[in-house]
Amino acid sequence: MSRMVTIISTMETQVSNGPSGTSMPNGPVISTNGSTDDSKTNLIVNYLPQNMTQEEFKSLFGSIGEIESCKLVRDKITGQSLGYGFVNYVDPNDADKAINTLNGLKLQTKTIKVSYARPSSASIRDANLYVSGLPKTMSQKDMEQLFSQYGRIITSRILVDQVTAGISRGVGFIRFDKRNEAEEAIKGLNGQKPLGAAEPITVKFANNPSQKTGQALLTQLYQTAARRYTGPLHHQTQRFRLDNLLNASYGVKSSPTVFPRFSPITIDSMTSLAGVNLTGPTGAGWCIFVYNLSPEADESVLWQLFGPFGAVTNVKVIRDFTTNKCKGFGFVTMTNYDEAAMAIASLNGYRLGDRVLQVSFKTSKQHKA
DNA sequence: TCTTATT
Repeated sequence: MSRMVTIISTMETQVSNGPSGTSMPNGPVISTNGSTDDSKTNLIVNYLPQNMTQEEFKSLFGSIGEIESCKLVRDKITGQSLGYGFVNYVDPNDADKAINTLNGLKLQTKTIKVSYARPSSASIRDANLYVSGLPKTMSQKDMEQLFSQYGRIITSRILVDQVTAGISRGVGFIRFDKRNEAEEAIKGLNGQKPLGAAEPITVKFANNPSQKTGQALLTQLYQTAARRYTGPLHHQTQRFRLDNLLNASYGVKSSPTVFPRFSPITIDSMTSLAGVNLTGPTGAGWCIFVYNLSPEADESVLWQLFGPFGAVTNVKVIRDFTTNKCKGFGFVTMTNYDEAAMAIASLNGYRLGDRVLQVSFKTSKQHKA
């Protein structure tokens, strides 16, 4: 777990958004004005994959415990996911568990962030700043130090070059807890030279994604369509980098020598040659059979393994009714055939701890024709 | 010189 925390903290500031008091008991608390205190049950989830649906979102967080309500936030006009959502659990312990097990989970190209939601209020909106002209040598920590004098920083990020992976592009974002803090930071820092810098920086409010111009919306829709057309295999090189995608903190390690890779075509021909019927994309999607899980395996392991390959709608670990231990297998449902095939090709033969997984499409038990 | 943090 410590490894994961390290990875996240280098990427982005972790702030305690959560309940500040420690004296409050668990369970719903009704305040004097009659409203429910959900500070210990309500979570905000950031950096969700663009194509994740409400259903997948609910399925992922529902695997932790009973959900009171949840919502994937979408653009009012385009219906596009804004990449974040809220989950309100019934039990505060489940909210805590969700943070501990799902924060830092890698899904496709994203690393999701799970944290307590701050109480909703107008004062925390539009508090995101766009900063440019930063010295290339300035680190995220340096930037935070510069801005922290104006208020509580919720997130910060310096954009880096995609190719050289790590070189600062001299632009970044700072999100303050309160809009007035952001305003003060603009007044104090826009046009100023950071200590030792040659050029002044520009500090302004970031573009608000939900207030895009018509032109920007068209561009976005076009890009979305283009991505869809290119298909999910476009980034397969990246997707195959399992060592990067799978979080070491889960004890998931690949062993290159026992890592057979089949093409989706091979899977097709193997299954058809064997006269086996796939269960097919009926209703929910493509069901995948995962064999040789450890008795301790839980749903989060399956999300962790399959999430990077694409849209996962459901995972299930089959447990013994009396011991509640995993019986050694489970199922994963994926929406898209290509992504499911890629996951199978990559994960079949994958070494999870000291076990080698067997992964295939679930077959229906029928007599051969 | 713009990623997606307030329902």
